[in-house]
Amino acid sequence: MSLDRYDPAAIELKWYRYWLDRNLFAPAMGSGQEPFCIVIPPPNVTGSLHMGHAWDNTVQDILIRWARMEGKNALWIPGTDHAGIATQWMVEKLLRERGTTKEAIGREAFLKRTWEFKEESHGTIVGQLKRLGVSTDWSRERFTLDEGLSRAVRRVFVTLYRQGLIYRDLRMVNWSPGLLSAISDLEVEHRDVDGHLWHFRYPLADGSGHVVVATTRPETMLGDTAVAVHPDDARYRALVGKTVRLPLVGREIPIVADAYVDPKFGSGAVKITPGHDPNDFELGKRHGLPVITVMNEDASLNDEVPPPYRGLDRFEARKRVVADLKAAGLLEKVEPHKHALGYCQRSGQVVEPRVSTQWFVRIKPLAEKAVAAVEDGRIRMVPDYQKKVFFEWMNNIQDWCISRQLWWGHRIPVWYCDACGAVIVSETDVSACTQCGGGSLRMDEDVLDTWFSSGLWPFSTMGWPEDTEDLRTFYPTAVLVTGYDILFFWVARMAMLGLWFMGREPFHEVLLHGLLRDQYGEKMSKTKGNGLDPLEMIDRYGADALRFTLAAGTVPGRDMSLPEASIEGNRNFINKVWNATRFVLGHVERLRSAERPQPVAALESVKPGRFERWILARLYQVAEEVRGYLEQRRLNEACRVLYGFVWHEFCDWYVEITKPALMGELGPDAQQAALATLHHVLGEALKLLHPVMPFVSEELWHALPGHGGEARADSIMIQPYPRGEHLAALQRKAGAWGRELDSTVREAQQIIDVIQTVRTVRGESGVKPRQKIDVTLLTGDPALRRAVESEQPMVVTLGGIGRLDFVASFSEREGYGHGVGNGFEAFLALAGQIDVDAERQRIGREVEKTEARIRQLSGKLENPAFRDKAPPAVVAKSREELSALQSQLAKLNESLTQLPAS
RNA sequence: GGGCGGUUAGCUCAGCUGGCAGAGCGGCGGCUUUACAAGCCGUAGGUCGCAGGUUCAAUCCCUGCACCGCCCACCA
Repeated sequence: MSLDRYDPAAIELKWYRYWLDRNLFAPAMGSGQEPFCIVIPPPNVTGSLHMGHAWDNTVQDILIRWARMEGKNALWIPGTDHAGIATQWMVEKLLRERGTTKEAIGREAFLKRTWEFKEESHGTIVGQLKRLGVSTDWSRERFTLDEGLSRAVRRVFVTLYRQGLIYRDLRMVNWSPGLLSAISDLEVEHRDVDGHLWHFRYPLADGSGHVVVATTRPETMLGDTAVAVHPDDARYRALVGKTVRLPLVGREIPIVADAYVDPKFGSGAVKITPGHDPNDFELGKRHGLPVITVMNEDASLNDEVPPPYRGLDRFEARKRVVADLKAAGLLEKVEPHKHALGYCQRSGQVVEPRVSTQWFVRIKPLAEKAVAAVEDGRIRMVPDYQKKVFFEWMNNIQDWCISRQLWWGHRIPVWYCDACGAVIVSETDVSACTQCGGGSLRMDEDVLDTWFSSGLWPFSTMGWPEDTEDLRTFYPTAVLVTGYDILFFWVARMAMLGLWFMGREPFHEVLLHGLLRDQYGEKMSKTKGNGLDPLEMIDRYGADALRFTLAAGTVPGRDMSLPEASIEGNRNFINKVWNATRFVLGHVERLRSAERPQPVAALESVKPGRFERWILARLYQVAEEVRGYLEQRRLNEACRVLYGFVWHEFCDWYVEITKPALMGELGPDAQQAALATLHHVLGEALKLLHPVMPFVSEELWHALPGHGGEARADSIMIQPYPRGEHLAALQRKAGAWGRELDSTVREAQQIIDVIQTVRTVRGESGVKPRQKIDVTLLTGDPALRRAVESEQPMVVTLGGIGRLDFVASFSEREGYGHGVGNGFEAFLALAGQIDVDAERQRIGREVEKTEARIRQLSGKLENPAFRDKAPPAVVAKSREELSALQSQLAKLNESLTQLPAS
């Protein structure tokens, strides 16, 4: 099998089908393996996925694929969310574009249309997830409006109702005039706006003067039912108990005293509108004031106001009221005033506080359990500091308004009997009144907040309230991965409802990531139009490149900037891996088809050389590092380590080093060892990379034949993830060569240092790359000398060296380029080619650096406190480094003095 | 008004329990080296926001300040 140029589009679909055909995403039920389950944060069926979803799902897929390779019983449950408000909003918009409304077509037709919309979005979303490569078990896919999940919703509602934790009440709620529905506190966005503070005169009813009130909302004065002052406010004490004549309306309303009023703010007298302000509503209750609602549901003024204002929008009415009061000489002054205003998250309209009958969850008892679970570590938060944010909210939690005046969602399972007034709360549909037997029942028109059903997701998806094998096996789930922006909306609700109904936390860990930003650090959003489309990026660079980029930017809790150039760069990395495989494959094929065919030997049956042992040692060090980082969820570090190892150690060094051996220049043993090692390390690296880049790793895994030259039968998905102990096992099989791994690694790095030193001097001296140069290596370290000597062919090739000599002393330095490394000096025979000035400058820079470091170190070492108090190892290390630097400095200075005068 | 996070190379960002400041991109110089120009070799560039403190030692821990961002919040 040979490989063409890397073309992601040509391989990705193929392997996704392969995984599906072999049912590799399904868990191994009954296997007894440790369960590891993730439930997907169900995307809204409002269209298509954005890059944030790609990020979230990439992280989950990495964790699931890794767990699977670690031998766990891995299950990732996919699904989607009906997203009540968001979806209804989209469909209503579509209807408007076609010149109709939901009211015109009716509830039934509207729901039918919305289901169609849902199907379409769902198809798009599933297609996108598959392109991304997610290994979800599609046979377990769920939707929040499924029959099973709807049963779970009803069970929860009825249970909480019977426990006295759900109640219906007439209260002041956040009303969205855009949605014509109540919304929860969380769905209100507060924004600071530049408004005004209007001061109006309210004439006293007895004609003895007036009271000045200050307000930011003049239009609500039409619903005023009192004026309030602070009981201790001397300015107004005499007025308490009197009445004012409400301008424009004519109503006579009392002046009351209440400690709520801040005497220092505004005029110290407040107009009270119990129908349109939560504080006024509370104050009104204390003083038995009437509540007058002066607005319709769409925030236009209703018939409770004088005729001229009826039907006006609230902002129109505001202008009108101000103008009219001014005309009447009752406007005392207007001040600019900055204050926070609540906006409906979905419709963007300013939220109107409104008195209405709604359903609420008394959430505190549930919250206490969730707080306890996080406090005692049953739920771990990554990053840890998010706990503080969580507690802050949970400890100040308010009752949750769960009814929505929408059509798309779970209908509230409550029926009202017109005959006897009974309120029937039932899990199953009710056709006759349970009280009076009458048949004229009305089901509650409202639906539940969409988060009510998604709050059940970790167990409703597993079949609750049935007692299922999935629940027994996979609840609690291992980890929940999502953005910190829905910590309260969703994570907190799941924690509360899961603990309440299942008696156990829904997940052991919450892994929170941040928001996506563009190359300028700006938040990616549709409205800004600066978002990258995941599908477009996949088309352009491949899913693997996108996934690697997202993973490499994943620091728990942190936002990520995602410039397109970074995806391109990582595509290049994949291309590198691709070409490394091509290289190895080329030699495998060449040797197999040679006169005496040689398949790739098993690693334990070859005699690995120094660099074989070095790269193997590094491979397994890296494997351990990567596993450690994955455990800590530091995906960025895992990716960085893999990238550096594969590119800069394996490709840049090891592959180059093997070339003479592969060509047979070093004998058959070396050839076998090099090929076996390349084969092995590449295969293991592909496994390490697989969770991050599943498609290309699978492709290359299959391209790389087994030891007998046979094609790979099994998916890389189910190979064991490399571990350090695999090296130990290898060493046992191979005999003793593993014992000197540490010194081998050190020597290998020294040899690399020699080559780099030679290259640096060559480069700085302007020696042409093709020109061989004679090098004399001066070293007093016999081990180093032996190592370099035994690797001479490779050193000579990679250093572009003609003759390589070793000496213990070297005095005739004129005409040589000079480089210093740790434990050696290299002299390049550059006679006539040395740019003396450049050389002097280069060495001068080295001298300065070395001297600076020496000053730093010797300062430290001269300090008795350091010698006494620092750990001995640190002191010894400093000593060692200092003496190495001192001898290096001496060498540099010597070569400086020997440079000919320019 | 409360709370949380950030400030590190030209840009975007890493940097685990304190012990030599890193990557990618970009810059500069040089390469048609038989896996790869989506490449190779070399290289420049940083008082780690400011001021104190703890420590033998601070980018890292503590305090204060300055900006930037986010979350929560019923002062009209």
